[in-house]
Amino acid sequence: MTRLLDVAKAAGVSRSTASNVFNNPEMVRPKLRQRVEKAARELGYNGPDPKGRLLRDGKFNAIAVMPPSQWGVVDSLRNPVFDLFLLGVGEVCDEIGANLVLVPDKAGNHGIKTALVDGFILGRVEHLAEVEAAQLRRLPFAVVDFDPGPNISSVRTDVRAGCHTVAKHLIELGHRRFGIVSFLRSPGPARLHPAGQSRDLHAAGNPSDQEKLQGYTDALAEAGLDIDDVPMIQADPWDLDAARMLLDEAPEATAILSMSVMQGIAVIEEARRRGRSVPGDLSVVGYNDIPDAERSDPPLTTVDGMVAQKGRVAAQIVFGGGPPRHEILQPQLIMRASTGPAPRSLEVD
Amino acid sequence: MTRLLDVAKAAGVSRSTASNVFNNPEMVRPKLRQRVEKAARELGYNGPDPKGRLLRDGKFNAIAVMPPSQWGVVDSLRNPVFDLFLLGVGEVCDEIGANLVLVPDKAGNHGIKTALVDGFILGRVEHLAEVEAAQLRRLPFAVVDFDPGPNISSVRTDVRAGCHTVAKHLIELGHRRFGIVSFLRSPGPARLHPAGQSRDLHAAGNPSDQEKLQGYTDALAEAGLDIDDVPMIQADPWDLDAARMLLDEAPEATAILSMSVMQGIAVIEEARRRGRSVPGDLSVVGYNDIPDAERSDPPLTTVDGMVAQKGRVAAQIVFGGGPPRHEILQPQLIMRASTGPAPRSLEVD
DNA sequence: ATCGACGTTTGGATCGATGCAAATTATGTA
DNA sequence: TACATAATTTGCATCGATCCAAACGTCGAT
Repeated sequence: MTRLLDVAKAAGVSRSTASNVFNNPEMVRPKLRQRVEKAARELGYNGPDPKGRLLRDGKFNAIAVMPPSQWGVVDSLRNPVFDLFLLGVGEVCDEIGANLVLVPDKAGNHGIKTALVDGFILGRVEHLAEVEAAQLRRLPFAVVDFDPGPNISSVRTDVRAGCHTVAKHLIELGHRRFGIVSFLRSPGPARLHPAGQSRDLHAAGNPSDQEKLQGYTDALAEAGLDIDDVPMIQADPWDLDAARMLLDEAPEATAILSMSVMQGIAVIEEARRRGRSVPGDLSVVGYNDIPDAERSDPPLTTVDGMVAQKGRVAAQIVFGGGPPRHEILQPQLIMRASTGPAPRSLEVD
Repeated sequence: MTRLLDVAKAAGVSRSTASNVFNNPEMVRPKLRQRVEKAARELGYNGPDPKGRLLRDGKFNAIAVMPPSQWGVVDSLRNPVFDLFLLGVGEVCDEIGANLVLVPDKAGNHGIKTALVDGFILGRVEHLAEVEAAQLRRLPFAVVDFDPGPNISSVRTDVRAGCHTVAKHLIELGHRRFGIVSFLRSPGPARLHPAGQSRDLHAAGNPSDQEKLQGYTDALAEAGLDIDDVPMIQADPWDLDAARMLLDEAPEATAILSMSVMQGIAVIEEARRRGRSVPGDLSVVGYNDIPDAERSDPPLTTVDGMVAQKGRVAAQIVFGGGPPRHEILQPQLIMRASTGPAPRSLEVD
């Protein structure tokens, strides 16, 4: 393969001049420039190889987004919430003209150790250990939805407050009998938690889901309700059968708290299948505001978890440099048509 | 910044040995290895810098996907069809453990010239000129939805056949009065083409959309219908007002041929707003099979444009090496509930 | 004690380009 | 023509690591 040096030799000039022909053409006299360009053409040389340039100035002009551990590229692209996050990162990339690299990291941090990027965003992290590999790269990075301590930048949403708000919204509408769709820690068959069974935070999936449950717990407690008395199901996010199981277990519930839009919509659909009107007989809420939430029938009341904003801020932190930052975004209640006053006949007070 | 050489010096060994400690640890005697590891620790050296390694062996372990020209990262991620395409590329990336890089190329091919990748996939290309910059990189690449001649790999869908099939499907259901929602070549206000107005292929947006129109034209011709007699609107893909304008213009149509799922759904919704039942009074079809098509009410009859498959094949071509390939994928009619027999009262024959 | 075989370690070559200060050449003026 | 000044061009140093063939050392066997 011909390189800059070959061209320079062929044109009878130095490497530097040849380099200038490609990078600062106005610096080279037209005559000489043409000689170099001719030589390049004849040798089939098409401008400096990015590899060499990279080595020299060390800028990749790219940012890595690492999906949650165990996820591949496909898992990331299929997940609508992660898509939203990527969108936020992408906005910043477009602004500064950087590329966005999806770097899955299935085996032994290989991805993080070798990715050709200027910085990282670590999608949902669950343990400090997962952050260590990133520190070793000594590149700027930010973690999402996790508190890694004061020395590492992070962007989080106050998930607990978000869930507190939406649960309170239902309580204010008069609801007292609830059901909860939460997540499993790891893939598996759905698990039912009947009313009256004491349960700990682990009855929700990842740390972030556990915060959601805590938000629900607090709001209920403020209304004098004990979370242990609320029927709950733990299922995989894509296990849309969970809705059926929960409604079987909690036929008297007037409001269902779910932890995602897809589960929320699944509950709406299951309710309709049973002839129960939403929100007339049953109110349903989700979490996060992906486009589907608006399009469901009725449109789903949910919490805007600021996911895209989270991506934006994370990217700004990484590209911006500076000391570690810790941003906590406040979620917003998005009131739509899937929630309404508790039905009078079932109202308990 | 400390580099391998510094560690080697500090440990009193050669670069090569130090390199082996990190890359082939079993080749170095434990005693020496520990000495090197200790030196590395003390100097705060955390393994070989990917930049250097890259220069040596020239593999980036990444593939670039370039969105259609003028699109940024965000435009790509927002477009559900492009998402599907990325998903296909992502599958191959996951299989071989490569990273996926989104490389928008707004200004002067800068992206294509400098992207740090082993190969490219050029998302929808419209002119040979756009391909030249890629050729200059001398990296494997494939173009999508465009025929670049025999020396360049390409993956296309037989869009025309797909549209021919779906139009024929409607004709077989007895439909004779149509309306068409097509696209504009470049963003702007919607343009109406009343029946009877002669029109050329440019009445659809990009080359691929023009093929769609050709497919419709052919199918209609086989039924003795002239495309010039079919009311048509050209609009931006996201201009959901087009449905309203078309139904105003073609109140007597019993079937609407659209060129995307979103426009198809917009027509369904507009029809419902007018109290016309789908498919009872009006049949509607879309193009491509994104998840929304299945979720609409009624689920949209459309054409599976093999978009994800296209991404897979493109990625395989790029990673696979070998001589140029030219794949043409056959689309499939996806019959759902938005199409039905033409209403008797309006049947013309 | 010497030789050979085997397993480690090393030096040198290679990958490709860019920034900067110094050197050279061109230009203009006295 | 000589000299000062400006415009170009050059050489050197730098970026960081890996591969390969050759050199080296160690050990056991004779």
